[in-house]
Amino acid sequence: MKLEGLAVNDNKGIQNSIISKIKELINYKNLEPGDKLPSERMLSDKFNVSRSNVRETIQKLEFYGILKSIPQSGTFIANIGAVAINGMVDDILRLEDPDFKSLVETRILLELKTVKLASLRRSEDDLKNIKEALDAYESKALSGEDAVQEDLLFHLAIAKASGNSTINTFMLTITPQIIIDFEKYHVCDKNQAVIGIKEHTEIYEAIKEQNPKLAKQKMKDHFSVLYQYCYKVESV
Amino acid sequence: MKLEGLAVNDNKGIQNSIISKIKELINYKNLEPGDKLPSERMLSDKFNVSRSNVRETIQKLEFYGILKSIPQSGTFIANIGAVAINGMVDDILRLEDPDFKSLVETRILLELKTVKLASLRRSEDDLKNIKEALDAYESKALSGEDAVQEDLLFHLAIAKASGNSTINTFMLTITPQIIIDFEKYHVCDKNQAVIGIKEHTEIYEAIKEQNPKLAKQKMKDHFSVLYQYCYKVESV
DNA sequence: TTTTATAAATTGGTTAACCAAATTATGCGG
DNA sequence: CCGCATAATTTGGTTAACCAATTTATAAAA
Repeated sequence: MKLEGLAVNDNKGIQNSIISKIKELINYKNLEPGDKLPSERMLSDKFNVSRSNVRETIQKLEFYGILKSIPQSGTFIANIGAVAINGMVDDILRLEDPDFKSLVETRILLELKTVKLASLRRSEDDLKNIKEALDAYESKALSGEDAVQEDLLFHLAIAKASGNSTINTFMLTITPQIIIDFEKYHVCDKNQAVIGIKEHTEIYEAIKEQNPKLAKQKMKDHFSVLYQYCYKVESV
Repeated sequence: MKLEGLAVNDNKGIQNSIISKIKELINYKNLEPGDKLPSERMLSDKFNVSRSNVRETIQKLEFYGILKSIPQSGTFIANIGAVAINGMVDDILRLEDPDFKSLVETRILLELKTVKLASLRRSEDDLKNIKEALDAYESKALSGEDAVQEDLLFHLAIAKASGNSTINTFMLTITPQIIIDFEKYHVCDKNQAVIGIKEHTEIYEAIKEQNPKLAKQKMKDHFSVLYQYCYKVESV
């Protein structure tokens, strides 16, 4: 069997349920930041769910910085205040899956920044990596093949050169979904490859010459088509 | 025991090691997008690690959209091309923990966008939520107490009103670490509370009147101190 | 009473056995 | 050789028992 579409694990409901119960527990027991949560066994028993589910949920809350597990010691509430805990947990519970428009909007925002930062901070190694990604994209695009991957890798190389690890992580996070959506909505089907090469090259040159203003403008031009497409697709 | 500092799980090394081996396996066996990975048992056996570790690693790669687990069927490589897989996996392996400067830089970037979007898209409910957060912050700050949590919740309320779920998620992701760093570096210790109330109120008013340009400017003013502080702390 | 050494209990992490669903292999009938 | 029902196998997920480190309780010694 080959995987065609994308399936989503439906354990989100269980996790959210457990998150709610943990929140109730914290409020009911008046647990303060830094306090220890009941053990995983007690929680799974009290909530009537498997300990695996409890562990997964705790790991999720760890990702958002709400909890912190210490081996052989316990799970602790982060030192960020009860008010913030409640507010953030509510936000986490209400989080919805990102739509295409929100993804593209965010990508454009991030990349107009990374290209500026890369122009200012890029090392020689960074420049070499970007050039390699550019060449790979060019040869693939000229051959007439689909070059979405090489396209995105060029942009990721710029993100890496920005020297901002947070933005770099975020770019990595949204890239796969963007690739999938691109192919789903056939964003890059046209013969925009040749245009793309020119635009990519201009961006690269601006970064090379450490001209952040020009680099941002070239990136903006590069995104102009995508921008329109994004708001067109929205209604789909 | 109360948790004071922050400890980091050192299972990152094991995970990265497994990620590398999975990457090698994909390349060695010439697995294509959509193909099925060997079962968790075979991987844990071949890599000589526990199946739990394999599962955790697979979940991490699932988060980045590289893999996809289907119950009772197998783990599949996402449909995003072998080139992109290799490039992204390399990036994931090289990812470093976010530093304070990178966090603040990203936060400012995101919030200058959310405040603009919130001005354009906020519903009446959104406005009410922001107002509530503002009032909570005001009363806490006026009492002379530490109001970092209420401060951040105000900003999160704006992020929610932006209508961009991706940025909203990102804001939630970086907020806890920002709170911790703020208290660590004593960013908000001064009597900036009164100034903060004024600035927050101005931002709120601009959003209420749906004036994105003004809102962005007010947010920029609000961040001017933080901006300087960020680049000062960098050298610490 | 305080201190310290020792044992019991608790903890998150790990391992292995088990489960139900999905896949694959098998073999019968045509 | 093909079609199809059935059995055997494989799969990710779940459960429970186990482990080593930590914490707490206990009591002996000062």
